[in-house]
Amino acid sequence: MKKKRVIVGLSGGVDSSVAAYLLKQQDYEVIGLFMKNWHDESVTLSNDCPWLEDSNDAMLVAEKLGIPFQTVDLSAEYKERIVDYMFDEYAAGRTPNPDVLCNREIKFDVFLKIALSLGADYVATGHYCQKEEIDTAVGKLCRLISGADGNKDQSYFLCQLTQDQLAKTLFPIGHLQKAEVRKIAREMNLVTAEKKDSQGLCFIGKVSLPDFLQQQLKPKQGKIIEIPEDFYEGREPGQSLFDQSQKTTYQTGDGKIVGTHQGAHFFTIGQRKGLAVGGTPEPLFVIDTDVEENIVFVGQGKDHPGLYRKALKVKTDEVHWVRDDLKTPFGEQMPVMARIRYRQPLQKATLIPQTDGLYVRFDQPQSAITSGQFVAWYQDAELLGSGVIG
RNA sequence: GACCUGGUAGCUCAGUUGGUAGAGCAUCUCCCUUUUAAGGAGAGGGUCCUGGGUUCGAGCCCCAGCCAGGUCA
Repeated sequence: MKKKRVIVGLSGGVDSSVAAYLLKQQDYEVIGLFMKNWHDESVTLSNDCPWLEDSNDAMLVAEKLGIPFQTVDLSAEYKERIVDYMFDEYAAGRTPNPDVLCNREIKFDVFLKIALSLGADYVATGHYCQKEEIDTAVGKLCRLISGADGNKDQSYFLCQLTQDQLAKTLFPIGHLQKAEVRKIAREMNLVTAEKKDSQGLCFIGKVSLPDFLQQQLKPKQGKIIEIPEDFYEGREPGQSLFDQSQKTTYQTGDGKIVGTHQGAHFFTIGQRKGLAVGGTPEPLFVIDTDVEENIVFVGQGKDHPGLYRKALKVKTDEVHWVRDDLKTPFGEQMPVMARIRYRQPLQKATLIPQTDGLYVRFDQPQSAITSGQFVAWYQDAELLGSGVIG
């Protein structure tokens, strides 16, 4: 019987290296493919040229494993689908999540298609995430399961994948702990064994966001206004879902000017650092930004009421179900566990579909619910769906 | 015009009976983290408004001035 062909996205890190190794062990025909998606070092914080070293490491790993190795340059697609999206979102006063998009648009779309065109049966990555195939009433389906290592689980970043994408995907290390992955890498003498985990934007690396954004977004001085806690007295949100999911809107006169900033679009809700305003007993946190008026609204202390909301809404056309068969029917509610950012502990919540969108109501009010970020909902370890926070 | 209170790190302030200064916030660095944030740990930073005086020694006492806010007329 002919071996199944798998193309592994080798990033030059330990995780994908071990993923490739494990596939080889499992008797797949393995091909390593390195994606080069970014080569503008002017905006990265690290002094060296990361992708060159990474591609070299990826090649060495491929050599060691005795698998074919190739490099593809997807930087045009990356720029168009990820970088431009970032600028657009920030310009609109929202906070994008490029890495969720990178998976949906690059690794599991452009890259996947290239792999298929090379005759692959599957693509594989070094994500800490698991896939399970099950038979359902509507046929065979894939379940997207959290990585077994609770500390490294990356299912959140894959929350926008579709069944078609999952069907063609393998996650060889998802059942392992990080320590086990490193151990395997050491035992196999892979050059990436002791390499530090990558951080920062996928493919771009560690950047100073304001510096990065200033390539496109011009600095523009504006006011920082502190909203006092007593602003909310007599303004408690109503009990309706709509009210609970609405952002509070602020006006210039609702607080006092405490400083100036260099552009409201450089700030995000919940942000503390970078305001450069001192003199308060408690730290100031961004509670809202107004890019039209170029105002940053802040509140004092991590418990400031302006930071908290009980519910959020995802527009109907931005709701994504990985498990379409479990989609909450209109008129019903579904208890789930949800998170609104990577690594956030899962929170009890209820999905409530309405005509204008899918509402997610949390048992406990959540801090810094941020437009543009993704909410992902789970049942136990399975990620069922996700959507862009409106 | 008289009187009162205050002028101490970037900001807000604390500094005990006089022995050359501290806290929070901010900033920076590191850690954590394939998003943005958050979080954790460290670090740097002060002509104590100015000029005199008393004292072995003054941010703290005295005098004068400057500045800010306030009170009285």
